[in-house]
Amino acid sequence: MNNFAIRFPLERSSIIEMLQYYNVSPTRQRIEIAEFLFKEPQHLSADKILDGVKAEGKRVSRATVYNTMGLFVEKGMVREVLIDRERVFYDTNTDNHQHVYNVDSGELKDIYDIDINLADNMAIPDSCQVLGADIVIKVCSSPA
Amino acid sequence: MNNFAIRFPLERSSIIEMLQYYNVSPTRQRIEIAEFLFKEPQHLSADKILDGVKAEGKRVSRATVYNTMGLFVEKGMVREVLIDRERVFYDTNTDNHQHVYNVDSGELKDIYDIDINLADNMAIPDSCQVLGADIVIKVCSSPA
DNA sequence: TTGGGTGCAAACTATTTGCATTCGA
DNA sequence: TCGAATGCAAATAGTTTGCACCCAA
Repeated sequence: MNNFAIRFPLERSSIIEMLQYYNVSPTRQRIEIAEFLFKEPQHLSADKILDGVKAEGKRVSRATVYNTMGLFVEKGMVREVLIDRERVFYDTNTDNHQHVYNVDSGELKDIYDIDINLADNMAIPDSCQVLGADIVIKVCSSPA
Repeated sequence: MNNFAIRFPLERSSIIEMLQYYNVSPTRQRIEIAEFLFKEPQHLSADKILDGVKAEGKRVSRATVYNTMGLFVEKGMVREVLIDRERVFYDTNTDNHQHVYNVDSGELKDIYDIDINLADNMAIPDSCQVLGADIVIKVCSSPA
């Protein structure tokens, strides 16, 4: 899947390599946005990205954040995670993993080693290619 | 989970029973919306519901569709399925099942007998209760 | 110089809200 | 009757678009 190995935090030189790897021309704003994103594995909304980049004293517009994130998703640099209607996150971790969402705290955690077993494999005909599976396990804070 | 047994299509008398079962007072609009929804197992957007109910010659406002669907979701009568940012569906099938989404055709299919195996069960502490798991397998039409 | 990238503001889409009106137990 | 539900229109949130400007190859 993702074959550009990331070791967080990514510094500027690696960011530029990464952009080149994904065929994204490394403009100032794209580099600055990517620098902010790839400091650590994280789940961010477009708004948080805009705020974060600006908080670092960088100048970038809302439109550019949306354009850039759209581009990064398309190129496979980040993954889009849908939790509910008004909670769309960009996930800087593109490894094969899934998510646990705590509806009480709003916290989103990664989960690995999840294994799906399809008894009903009629559902996916041979004429189709599986692009991926998105799994969100919703939990609440009160014990079972 | 869902313990009101549905046999599609539901006629008016069963609709009213169902609403009562879920503690939803059966107003004219709610009955009409539910009648439209529970004709068959289906995945509908708010807009399609509004159009559909109106197409049957019933008078209902957009706000009421949103209010009603919000209520139906809260009460567990229907399930919300998120596919992408602008594709939110209401699913009249509340049985335990998951979805296959064809990105080329836009088609959404139910899938049963899916089995998740969590090797990494650290991810869900005992202090949490699992509310459910949403799985969307994305496929495209071109063969693998 | 020239085309891609950016910024701003306006447009747009889906959804929510405020409030007056109407419905229904 | 009287609170709950509804309808309309305006408001809002998140995102996209049109277009002029800018910058780097």
